[in-house]
Amino acid sequence: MPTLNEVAAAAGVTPATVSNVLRGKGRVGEATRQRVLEAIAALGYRPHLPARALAEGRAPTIALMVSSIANPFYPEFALAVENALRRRGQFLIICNTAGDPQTGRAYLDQIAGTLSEGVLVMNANLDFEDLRMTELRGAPVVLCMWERPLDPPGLPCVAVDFRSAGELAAKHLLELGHRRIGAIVGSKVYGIHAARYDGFVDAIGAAGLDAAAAPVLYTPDTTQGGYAAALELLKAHPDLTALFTTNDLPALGAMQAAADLGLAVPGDLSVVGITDIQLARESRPALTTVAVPTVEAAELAVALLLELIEAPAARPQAAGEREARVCVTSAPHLIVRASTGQVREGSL
Amino acid sequence: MPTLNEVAAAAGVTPATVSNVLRGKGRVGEATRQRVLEAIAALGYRPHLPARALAEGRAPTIALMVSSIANPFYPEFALAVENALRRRGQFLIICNTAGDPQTGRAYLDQIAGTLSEGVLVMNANLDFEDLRMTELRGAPVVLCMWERPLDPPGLPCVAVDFRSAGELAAKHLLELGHRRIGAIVGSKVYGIHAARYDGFVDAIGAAGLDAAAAPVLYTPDTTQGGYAAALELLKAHPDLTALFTTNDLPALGAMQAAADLGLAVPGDLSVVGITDIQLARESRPALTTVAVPTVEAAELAVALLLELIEAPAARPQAAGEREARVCVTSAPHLIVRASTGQVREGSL
DNA sequence: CTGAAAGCGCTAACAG
DNA sequence: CTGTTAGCGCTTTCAG
Repeated sequence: MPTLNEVAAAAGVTPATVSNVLRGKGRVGEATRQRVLEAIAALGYRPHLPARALAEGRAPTIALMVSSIANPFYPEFALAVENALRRRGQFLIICNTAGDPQTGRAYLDQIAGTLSEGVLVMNANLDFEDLRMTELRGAPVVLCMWERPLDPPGLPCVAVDFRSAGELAAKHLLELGHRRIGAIVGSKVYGIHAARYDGFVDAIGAAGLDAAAAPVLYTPDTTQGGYAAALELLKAHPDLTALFTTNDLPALGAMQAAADLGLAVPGDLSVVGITDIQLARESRPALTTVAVPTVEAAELAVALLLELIEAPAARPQAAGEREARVCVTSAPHLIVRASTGQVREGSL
Repeated sequence: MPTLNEVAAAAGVTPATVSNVLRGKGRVGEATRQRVLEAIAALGYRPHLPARALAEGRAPTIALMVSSIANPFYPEFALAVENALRRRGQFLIICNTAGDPQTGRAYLDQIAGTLSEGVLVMNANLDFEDLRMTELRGAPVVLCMWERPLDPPGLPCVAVDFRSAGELAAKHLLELGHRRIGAIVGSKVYGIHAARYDGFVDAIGAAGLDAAAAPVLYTPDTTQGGYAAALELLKAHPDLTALFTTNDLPALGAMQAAADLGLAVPGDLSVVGITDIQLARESRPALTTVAVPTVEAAELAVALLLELIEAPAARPQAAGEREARVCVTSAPHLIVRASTGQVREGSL
């Protein structure tokens, strides 16, 4: 691989000049410029990114921390992130933490601030202290989908109003006449989906129903989790006419459970999810869900991160400044498909 | 961020010594060793990867080229790749080509041989010439799932015997008594799934059926593609009792089409796929499919790539050496789930 | 067993 | 407008 020096030699100029034409900085005469360009083309020169990174003191990659890229939601997000990054000349490194904070820390220690200029965090179950630490070490961190815009995490983040997503889903069921609604929350009791469930509780409370009486189950955020939870819920409460779910994967699982119990969806049971992943469109019946602006969130996250990278001055100096930036995406919106319907006659 | 020099100063040694203890090379006295280790811990030193890359002349990342990481098969593969890489101290960069050779080339030009030491290619629709070019520039390339072990591509690859996968799927249907079987091939006529279809043709030919008479449709390798193809096939040939599909996504789509046509799976129609992606387990009915050793393929691909990286001598010198390495994974195997069943009575 | 010195490929001041 | 001079942080001979 030819180096910049060789190009310079070939063009009869100094490395500095080549560097200048290469990136449009400094003033270079049109004649030399052409000569250099020709030499570059002739030798097939390509800049050596690590060398550039070293000289510039900034790395050409961003790390995306996820628990597992195989989780069906992440790739859609990662795709959007990568596209946004590429437009800005950065590359994307995928870091699977397997939900293990130790693994996450190991990653951060290795690449944050060296190979990667910044870190995007997507539900990777990382230790917040580790993230603050990496910030202090000079690598900005952005949380990609913070659940509660009103309750900032003390770390820069892109927030989605998931509470309103929960509300929208619940209201939709209420409007269809459902009164006995079960809830499946795709995380631990105090987990990340709490805001979605809060929205649900608000909405059914506002409708005059006893939110506390609505059966709820916490379960892992997976198809299987939703399946098991739905089975349990429907056996314990055969009179339920609808299931509210804090995520699409569990919703899909719930639909399978319904099928296995011989319940027709939406004839006997309505099911609603949140997120609108691809699978939601493709399932049969197609899933009614509250769409979350994934691409927008990805773009905001990238923009925010790069902004923080450019403005090192604005980074937290010490433990003092807890006024981290919060970007909020546009609002989630309901997408009615085939998994929800009017409550069946006499089901109250 | 503290540098190696600072650590050296703190420990009262030279950078070279720190470098040596850092990576267990060279001989370092136990006393100094401890002193250095302490300094490292005290300062929170972490090696600067790009600097190391520059000095060593080798980059710490591998690029994975895919058409879109959002394709449900790729993340499963990418996860396995990333795990294998991490064990060997490399990081994974995701490159989405959107199926566009131009984009692919742009990626290769930018990172192959500079930021990334090697390239893994997964159906990214890249120009083989571009790949040979990157090889010549010093960045080994490995094709991740070559379809025809007997027909090597002239580039190092991990091959999977997809022909036998097609055979297994077909034989399974035949054993269940199916005789009127439609085929849905998830790619263009001369596309990557040809081997799978060849296996199918062989098997039904061997069973004494007229393979040429079996209805076949080519379609994009997506759920929608399979859905549309199945609809068309079933309308044109209402007497079909089974559908062979070259991939799971189209198979899933075919099941949806069956549902929409009021056909019970497997009662009225059996459907079989190839790959065994996660969704295959989770669909209702669960998809019978031929499992492909994804994780094994990922590990072999990584091992092969790193081997090629370590052995620069063995790289193709010019256009001469077309004896590129081919690794074959263990054989695909049938996984019977719920989407296939005995042919229905009197259906011949 | 440890130190000194050179250089990886590139950028960034500053001089001319 | 272009050349000179220093590094960026690390590894790696080669001496001592």
